Amino acid sequence: MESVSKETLQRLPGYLRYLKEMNESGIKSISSTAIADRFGFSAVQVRKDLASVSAEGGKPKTGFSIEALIEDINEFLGYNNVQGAILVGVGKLGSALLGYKGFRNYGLEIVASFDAKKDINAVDPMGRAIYDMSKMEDLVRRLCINIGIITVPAKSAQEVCDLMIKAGIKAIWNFSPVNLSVPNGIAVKNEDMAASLALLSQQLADIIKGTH
Amino acid sequence: MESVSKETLQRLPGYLRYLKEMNESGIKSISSTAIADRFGFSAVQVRKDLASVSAEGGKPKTGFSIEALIEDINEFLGYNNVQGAILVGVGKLGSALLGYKGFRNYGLEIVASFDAKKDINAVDPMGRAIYDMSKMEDLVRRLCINIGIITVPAKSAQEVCDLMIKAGIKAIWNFSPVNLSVPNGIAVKNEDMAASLALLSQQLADIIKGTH
DNA sequence: TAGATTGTTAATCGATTAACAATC
DNA sequence: TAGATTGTTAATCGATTAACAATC
Repeated sequence: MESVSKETLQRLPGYLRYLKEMNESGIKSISSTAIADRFGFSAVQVRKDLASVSAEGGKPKTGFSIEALIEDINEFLGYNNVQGAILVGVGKLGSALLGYKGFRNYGLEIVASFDAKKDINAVDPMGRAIYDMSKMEDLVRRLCINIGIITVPAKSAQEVCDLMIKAGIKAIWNFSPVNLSVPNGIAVKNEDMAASLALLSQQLADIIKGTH
Repeated sequence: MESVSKETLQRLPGYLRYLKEMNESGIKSISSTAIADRFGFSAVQVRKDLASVSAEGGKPKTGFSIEALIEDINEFLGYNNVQGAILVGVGKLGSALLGYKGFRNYGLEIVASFDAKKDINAVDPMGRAIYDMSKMEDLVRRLCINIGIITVPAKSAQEVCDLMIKAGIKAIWNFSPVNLSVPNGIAVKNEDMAASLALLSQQLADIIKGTH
């Protein structure tokens, strides 16, 4: 139950989704082999991943209890205690994120959104007010928000990032196509579409090459 | 100039953005150390990454020609030949992607979009028609499209995925929170928000722990 | 019991980093 | 020349996989 590699950490949400599916279809237990087959991983890898989060472990011959695993992963990933976040930049992408109800299941709640456009009557997809940027610092401090989501155009992303850090934000989830500069002690996760696409394109090239 | 690790591949788009910035501010050359500092990487890593794409390499004392590197990375990542893609699911997220002009710079052009809602007059953010799903297979085959982008709700994602594969799509960029099942020979890149968030949350937890 | 499955230890693989000679 | 910087070889580090004893 100690620290876990980045790779393991990124595989856990996938397992969780799959286990929930299995749970809904009424199955009680599952083997590492079955999970591995579903994802194209090796069974040993799945066992190692699960070993780092599972309290009771698996049983020879039957495998892992699905319900127990779901609870263990939920707990490990912190999905049981919801964290507040703010979002800056209520364009199409920002609205899409604001309207996405699934974040609650991932332990995240976007509690307020901000935009530079000063439309006093603007509301987000949930019908809540969209605030002016000038209100951000105060709100972040009052509610002790740690997480900021950036969905502004590239040219204002660094500025928004700096404002967030000044307001006390400690973790930034950046959907803007820029490489943000941040001081030590601030976490950044760039949702880098270009990097994803590069990976996909290379896979595609390999596949096409293989068919000739 | 041969094959390159996944990690290197994902760092290249970041370098490219930074080099373009530097280029616009009129600088002619840059050292691996300067790039490394900007990203928090080691200089050796940057040199190794660049060695795998740079035709002329760097020069002792001066570093790398920014213009030459930009061209090399553009070429390596295939940004000079645009690939066509289709998108299925024109909700908020789909619209955001359709309206994003930056994909052209990444060698991607979304040539058509589809949606299950049969609004005959619907148009995408560029003013182009949104087609009914029934038109997808024919269009994909006629235009020899290899890349499909999925931005539908979770419950229809697998179905859309299957239709894409049936139509001849070879690479799927999935923004829906599901683990798609695909046969061998099909590339999938899941844009897994939950996995990203897990990484960010862990970084945040480390930071908060560190401050106590 | 026999067989499926787990968990762990050791081997392998791949990526990063350290060390350093070459060069402008 | 001296110093900054490159590119490469060897060492280190971390993650995956192979092998296998333990167990229900």
